[in-house]
Amino acid sequence: MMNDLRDKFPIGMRVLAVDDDRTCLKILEKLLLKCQYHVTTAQNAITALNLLRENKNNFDLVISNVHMPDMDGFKLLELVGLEMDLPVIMFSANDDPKMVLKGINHGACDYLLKPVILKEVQTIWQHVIRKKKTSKRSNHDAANSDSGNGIDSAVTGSSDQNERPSSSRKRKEKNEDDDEENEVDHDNDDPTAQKKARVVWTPALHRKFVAAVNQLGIDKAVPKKILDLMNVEKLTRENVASHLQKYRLYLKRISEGENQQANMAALLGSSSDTSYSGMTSLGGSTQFHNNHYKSFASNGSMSSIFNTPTNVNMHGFSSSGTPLLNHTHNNQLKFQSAMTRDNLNDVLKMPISSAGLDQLLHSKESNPQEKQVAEGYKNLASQNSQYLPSLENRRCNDIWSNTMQLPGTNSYLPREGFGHGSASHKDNRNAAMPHTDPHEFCNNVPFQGWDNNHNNHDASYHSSHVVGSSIGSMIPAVNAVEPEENLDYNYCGSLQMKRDRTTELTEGSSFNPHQAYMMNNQMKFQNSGISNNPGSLEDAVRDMIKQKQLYANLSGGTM
DNA sequence: CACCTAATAT
DNA sequence: TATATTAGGT
Repeated sequence: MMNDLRDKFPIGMRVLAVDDDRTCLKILEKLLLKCQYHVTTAQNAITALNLLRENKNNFDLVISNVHMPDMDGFKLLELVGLEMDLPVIMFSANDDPKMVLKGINHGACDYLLKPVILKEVQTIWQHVIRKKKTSKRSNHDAANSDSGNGIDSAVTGSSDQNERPSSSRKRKEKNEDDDEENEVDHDNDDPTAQKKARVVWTPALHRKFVAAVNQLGIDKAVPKKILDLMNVEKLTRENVASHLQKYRLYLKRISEGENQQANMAALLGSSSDTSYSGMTSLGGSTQFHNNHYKSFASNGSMSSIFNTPTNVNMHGFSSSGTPLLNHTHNNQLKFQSAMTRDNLNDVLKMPISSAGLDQLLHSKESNPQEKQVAEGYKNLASQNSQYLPSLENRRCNDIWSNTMQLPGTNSYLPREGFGHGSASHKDNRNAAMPHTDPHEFCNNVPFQGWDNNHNNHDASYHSSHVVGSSIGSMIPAVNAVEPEENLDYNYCGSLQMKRDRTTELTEGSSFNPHQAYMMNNQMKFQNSGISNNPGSLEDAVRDMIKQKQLYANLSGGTM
């Protein structure tokens, strides 16, 4: 049967249409059916995601509306891009070029405006072919095998950056024509004048980067290794170094200064923020008391304390036992040459990093209070697992991937195991830790987040960054990319791919860079203000989450 | 060398 | 602005 379908290709192409608007969905479905595609519809993104996750090979193409109550179409797009390598077409009445661009930057292969007409859907199958072509180079081993091409390269460049896969796929190679020749500039022009394309760190690329960093462990993440893990063609060590530099800066920023109160303040919105300006970077001072928590909790705004998992993985590692992770992918880089520009701005909102309390818990003896708080978060997290990234799943894949990866094993990784990465900081073994298992939260942090100066007043941001207190830094933060702030995260959590582990691979490293970073670097917070009692926080957060959930259900379900 | 950080250039 | 490049140090 598969063959039959294949033969008549466009016919029978399995399309998943997602739109919360029944009418639109109906119309779209009709058109799709007219084209003889095999259509499946979903009225909300979550349902769609679940359908997709159930069997990654059940669909050939996804058409998703952009604005949906439960999850933004871009988010869905992003998730789909990471978890399965399916072409996604955005579908919206909004013809704002920015939106279109955003779609493209998030990986959409097309953007259809409503109302759609038959002619448009008649040719969408081309995207399936195209995707296959780029992301696949031969091989088609049944199941997955998605090459996770989260990163489509798009070399937007003057004279096309080439893109011929011919010969080696070395990554660097650019330039080098120089022969010797005298020096002295004259650099310019030589026939093959290709300006050195600049790498555009798209969200997808950044994700990859972060995944690599996570796998290595922040302390072992050096340009060269990262580069190897990423395995993106044409990316150079320098590119990575530069990006890493920036990334570290970002981590530092959030882990040290700013975090704490700043975050709190942000979360609190108006309330007292004054306090935070004074905090000193390191532990010492910071104080933040429970009431803070309470207060902001009450206002319900901290949706993202636990960030969202979103990203997660890209393709499998050792597919065939090779130790090295990825290979595959068609990663090509996207270079900037002209048009791209502001898009990044909004797209790259966040660093995808993961944060785990585990580290804290496991690592040396951090001060008890911190642990307590951390635990509180953990508990909270587990209690509300539906909204949070499921801890178990995302556990350290990296670890497994590197070492051996046995699926089922997670139960407890040897603490040492952790060490694998960052946690190398000795210790752990003292067991001081409550041995909760090493779950962790994975979150995304704004990529572009790195700049955000604390001033994002922007609603969607607030929550980003870490949540307060010295340990705050360990709490993942998230934030949305979209302006309208949806509750995506929560969803992400719920959707979480549980079923197949392939999905979780990468990203979920067990330790998040942040902490690791800070731990390594300096911090050891001795801080104290935290008076324990994470409980209150917990409650507050729980409430908040409930609210969100409620809202989500309402809007999602009813509509 | 590979790396880091900071400064500076594009 | 984001990324690249360079400088100077480990």
